[in-house]
Amino acid sequence: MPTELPTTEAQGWDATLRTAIATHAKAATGVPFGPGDVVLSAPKQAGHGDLATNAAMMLAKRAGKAPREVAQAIVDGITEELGDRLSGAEIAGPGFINLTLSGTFLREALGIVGAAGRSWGGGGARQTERINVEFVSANPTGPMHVGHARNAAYGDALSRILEFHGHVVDREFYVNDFGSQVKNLGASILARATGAEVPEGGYQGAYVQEIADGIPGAADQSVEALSDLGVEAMLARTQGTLAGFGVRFDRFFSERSLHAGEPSALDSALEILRSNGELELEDEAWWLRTEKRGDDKDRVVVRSDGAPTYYASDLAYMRDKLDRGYDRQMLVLGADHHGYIGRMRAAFEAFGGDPDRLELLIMQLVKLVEGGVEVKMSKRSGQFVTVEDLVDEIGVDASRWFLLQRSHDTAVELDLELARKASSENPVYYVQYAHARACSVLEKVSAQALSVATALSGGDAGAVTGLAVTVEDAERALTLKLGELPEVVAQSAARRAPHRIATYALELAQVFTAFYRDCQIAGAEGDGVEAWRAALTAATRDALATTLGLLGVTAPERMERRDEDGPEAEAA
RNA sequence: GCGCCCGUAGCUCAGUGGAUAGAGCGCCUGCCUCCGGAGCAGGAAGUCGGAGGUUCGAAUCCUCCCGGGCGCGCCA
Repeated sequence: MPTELPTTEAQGWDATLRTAIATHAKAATGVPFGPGDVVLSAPKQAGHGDLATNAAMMLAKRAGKAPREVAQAIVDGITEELGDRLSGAEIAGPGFINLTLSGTFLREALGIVGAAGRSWGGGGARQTERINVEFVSANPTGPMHVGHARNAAYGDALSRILEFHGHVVDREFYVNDFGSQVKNLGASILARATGAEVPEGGYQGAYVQEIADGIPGAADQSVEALSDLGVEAMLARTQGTLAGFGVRFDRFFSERSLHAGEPSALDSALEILRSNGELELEDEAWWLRTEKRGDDKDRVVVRSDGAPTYYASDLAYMRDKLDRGYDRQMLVLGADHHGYIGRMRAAFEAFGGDPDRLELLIMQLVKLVEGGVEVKMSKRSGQFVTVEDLVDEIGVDASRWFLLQRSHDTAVELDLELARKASSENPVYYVQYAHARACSVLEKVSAQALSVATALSGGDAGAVTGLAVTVEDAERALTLKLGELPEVVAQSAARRAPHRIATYALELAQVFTAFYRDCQIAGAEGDGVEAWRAALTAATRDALATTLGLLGVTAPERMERRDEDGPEAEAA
């Protein structure tokens, strides 16, 4: 069961504001309202202040009062309470309250943000859960293609985000090393080794020949032996590909292992269902009655010839994870697996699990385009774009960014030609460049300013709150953007949406670049100004590194200086 | 036929109840004696697929329709 986390105050850069709003909103309306219920958002329009809240509109109806009247009461209350931390509070439109924060407030905010260093934005989970994330699980009968790359990038980033948010995650890869497809691989290898025709339903790809060539005396071996060796070779290649893609797994779980032993794990799982009265014999086959639990139809688990189905393996694997005591199971599946949701949820319930603790996350397709023409993928013909191909074309960082920047439930189009040609102008380079620039600037600031920035990153919030500096507009915007990170991480984790991190990283890089343009950092004049800006730069550097890290994209301290002989010139 | 996902700017896509709907790319106009110009500022460009409904307020929630993608085996 989930365990309570100690409550931390570190995340609350806006806690005083939330508390004040909640207190006075409750006083004005009598409706129960806490700091966590306050919605603070960044107004889209300039002139609407730093933050806006719709608290008055949310509560007015329930209190039977006019929204603007409630808003006025809140404004009066917080203006009094917050004093010089607030430099403006105005009521607008139907009852919005637009707030402008003072320099004092912003310096305190940066103190809280910056002192957290690389942990800023993390640890916000209310309860820690032990989560098993199963992803990729590509069949060991062929190379990983672009769809697997999206699955890998997503599952890995999701795992990182959940961990950063405060959960404990096990990453798992289910190896389908059992059944007819494995025999087909063996038969295909034998055919290639002997120069015979690849059998019906076999694998045609050039990689089969490569495997055959890598097995001494392959032509004289049995299909069974070649199946084992083929799976071994493909799994090794897949693991190498994943490592190269920056994806780590805690466990590769063998389907075959579920069939080993007496009784096997599969036997045991089916026995549990049988004794629970969940299995029924009909037409000499054993059925799991999933339809009564919302599935389209009932499912066969043991065929009339006595052989278990693939679904039976899934059940045994699910049972194994249940026995390992996870609070939650997540499965990242391809678009063609959405039909599994019903049967998997039904099975989870049949085992006595709470269906809310099983999540099937369906990845939509990656449509590969080359110069405006779709690149077809087909395992049968053996023509597909592998993960290795993709990485060769645009690199790991750009691959991961492109695959992660969109929601997992929307089909994305990836134009190889465009990605290749635009590689020097990708958003990912823009974000990485901002990080490198922050690092570079910090090498140029005075020793005194650097010591303030370093003290802040090291946890000393007071290093910056005491600086008597005026906060410029660009500094204000950057501080507020940094303040958003915990909420972004929380939303990204809650919605299983890594792309929100990518969107935020790009925004943060843009706001930082604007700050860099408007505010001279190194050698800035004025008492404490250089130190203040160095501290802001260091906090931004940390936040950029954090967000890139969550996506599995590197955050280089310096990048190749682009010049006339750069990638663009070469590509031409 | 049934089920799941999607439909937002020229293109690729953010935005799941708030104010005048955004970003990247592409296009147009400016800006390099300056901490890294892989940049910056400004501009053109949208009936948020359509029609109803709920709401003080809808791209967002509900219903129906249209269009696209993917599934629907005692295969794996």
